[in-house]
Amino acid sequence: MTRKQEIIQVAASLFKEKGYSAVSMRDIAQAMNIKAASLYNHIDGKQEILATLIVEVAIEFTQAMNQVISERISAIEKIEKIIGFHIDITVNYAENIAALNNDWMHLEGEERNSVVKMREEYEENFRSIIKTGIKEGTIKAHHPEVLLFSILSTLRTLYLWNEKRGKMDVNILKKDMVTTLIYGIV
Amino acid sequence: MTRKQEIIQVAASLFKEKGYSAVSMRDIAQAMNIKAASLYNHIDGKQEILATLIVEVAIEFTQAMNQVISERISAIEKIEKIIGFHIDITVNYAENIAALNNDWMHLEGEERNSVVKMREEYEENFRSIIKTGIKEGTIKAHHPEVLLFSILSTLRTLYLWNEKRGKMDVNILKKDMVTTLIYGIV
DNA sequence: GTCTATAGGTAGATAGAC
DNA sequence: GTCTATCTACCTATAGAC
Repeated sequence: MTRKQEIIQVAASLFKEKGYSAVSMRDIAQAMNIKAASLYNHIDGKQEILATLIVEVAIEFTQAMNQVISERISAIEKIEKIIGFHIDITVNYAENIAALNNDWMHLEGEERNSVVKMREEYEENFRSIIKTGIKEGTIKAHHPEVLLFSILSTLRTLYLWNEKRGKMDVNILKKDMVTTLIYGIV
Repeated sequence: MTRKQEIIQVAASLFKEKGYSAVSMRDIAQAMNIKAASLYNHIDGKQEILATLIVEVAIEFTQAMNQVISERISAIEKIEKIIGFHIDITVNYAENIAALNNDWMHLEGEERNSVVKMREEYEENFRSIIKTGIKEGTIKAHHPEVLLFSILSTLRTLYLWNEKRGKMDVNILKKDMVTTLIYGIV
């Protein structure tokens, strides 16, 4: 773990807790027991930390989604796989996801455009899967947007739940999440 | 609409867009075409705006939940009612909900304790309803926490979806949301 | 109800010593 | 790799005139 990576990790934890704008370079430095000026020997600035965190996890989601849509499986199976990789990525990138969800609007320049575009393409891929399922007759013919929103909002906020999960096994969680989101609660 | 209410409304819109910490009193004043100092003739400070927004909607949710748990209906019917009032409150208090979800940690003093307590009691009431449904056999015997999390995370982020909803009738949305969350998508 | 002026503090970031 | 010192800009909030 390089010093730069340490800084980013400490910053990510603080960003998750209070949000990007409420965390100062002095806060990050204090959490590492150094002075704020020392941070600049390793990073260009606060903005670089945010961009690193968000772009990293946005690429993870994009790649996982591209993998799923390339497979020759049913729409329902694709959604099951999406739920699965959301849980996997959440376990490994909880702080990055917090930044992606809550602080993407504080990204500047080309990185912001890039992340917004990845997000839109991600949603469009998900929407296509749902529409395919409805056409096939395997998914109930609701408004696709209601389904998309409902599933995605649960998956995107999984990171908030990562502590309570605690002792719960990831594979059991995946099974339960699939049952709940796809087959309902009754 | 008093001048104070105007300020709170304008601030709420900016808070929703960028978050409490990223919005300055100068931003709020500029959006009203006045100077920042003029705001203080109507409000005590930035913190009062946040507290007003969050406490107002937290009380709305608490009262709606108390109404539901007092009714002599089944667990499933109670959850249907909860989905309903979340949609109603979201339509009328989208900006307040954004602040409650994303900026509650920036509340200071007794108001923060109060809001956290209301949130915990709300979740506990919801959890009890789910457990009752499982005991009655009307709800599948998952881990109650997975159900609670899944439904609540969708309902809490409804405010993000309030624009796309657009032309969609509220009652149709309620019916679709109930079907999706309770009866699944297959 | 709004203004100008300003106080007192904190922000991100840089220069240069060690 | 970290420090002290510092710059410039912005922050919340107040005082007092109109």
